[in-house]
Amino acid sequence: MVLPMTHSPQKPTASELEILRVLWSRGPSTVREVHDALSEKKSLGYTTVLKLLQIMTTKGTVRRNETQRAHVYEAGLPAEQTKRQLAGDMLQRVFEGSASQLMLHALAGRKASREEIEELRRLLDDYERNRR
Amino acid sequence: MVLPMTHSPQKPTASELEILRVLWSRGPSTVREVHDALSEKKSLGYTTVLKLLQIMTTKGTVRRNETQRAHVYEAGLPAEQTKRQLAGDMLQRVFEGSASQLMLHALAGRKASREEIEELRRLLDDYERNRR
DNA sequence: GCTCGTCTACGAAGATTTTCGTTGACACTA
DNA sequence: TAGTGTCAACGAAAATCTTCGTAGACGAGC
Repeated sequence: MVLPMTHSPQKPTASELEILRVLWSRGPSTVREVHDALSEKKSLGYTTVLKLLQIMTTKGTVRRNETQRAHVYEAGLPAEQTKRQLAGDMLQRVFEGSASQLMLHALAGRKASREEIEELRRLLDDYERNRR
Repeated sequence: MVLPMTHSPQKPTASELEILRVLWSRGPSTVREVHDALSEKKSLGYTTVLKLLQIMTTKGTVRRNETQRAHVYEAGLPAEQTKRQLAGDMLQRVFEGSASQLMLHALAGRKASREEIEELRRLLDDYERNRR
């Protein structure tokens, strides 16, 4: 049996991630909409965003709907999956798989609120409950 | 090339990180030693490692001691600091500063041992104790 | 002194990323 | 229908990253 050549989900670059974040929060969007959203934070040419989205389309990072004159783009993978991949990648590459090391450094030099600590505890409880 | 005015710690690239990890674990090392260590995992030319270390020297990522014929390199910043920077960067760029989101995704699709969960709990306790 | 192995320096090729200008298609409207 | 503004496609420049070949310096041993 020949398995389909799975496009192992490729890690988005820094710019691609910024675009993905817009698509994740806005949902399917035109170049214009993505560009306007990004422009609130930084100056960036319209065609730059267009080109990025075209490249991401060839990579399969985003999908394009061409039925309208202004093409509509959406993320190719659910946000959860890409985020998991990014976090897992760093976990391995920087922290040799140690989640506690990752967390230790993520929290260092930063004040997390009591609420956030509680949230983390709750997360651990859930995780442990579903683990077996 | 335009040098940044501030000496803000620059994020190491993927290859640079691999080298840093060797230097962190071995301590100050020659090109030969770094190359040998990396060769256990992947094939990589000697001069490639040399070049990387030279570039990292100009960036200030590593320091070089030239008193011996075989120069000795060491990481410019303590491992803790660079790791914190990397984790903090991802925390912001991907998870909008939410540590629980980061942890959720880091743990997803991966089995953490009971010991690791305990370690994480201990970490939270410590963090909270020192917080106020 | 000459040769051999190891080392650094230099440069450069190729890949990838980031950025935009230009061009021609398209559609709305005066 | 001519003018105006928006859009995708294309190409390309600049920056950065990754990789390595070649040349020359250096020191140990013959």
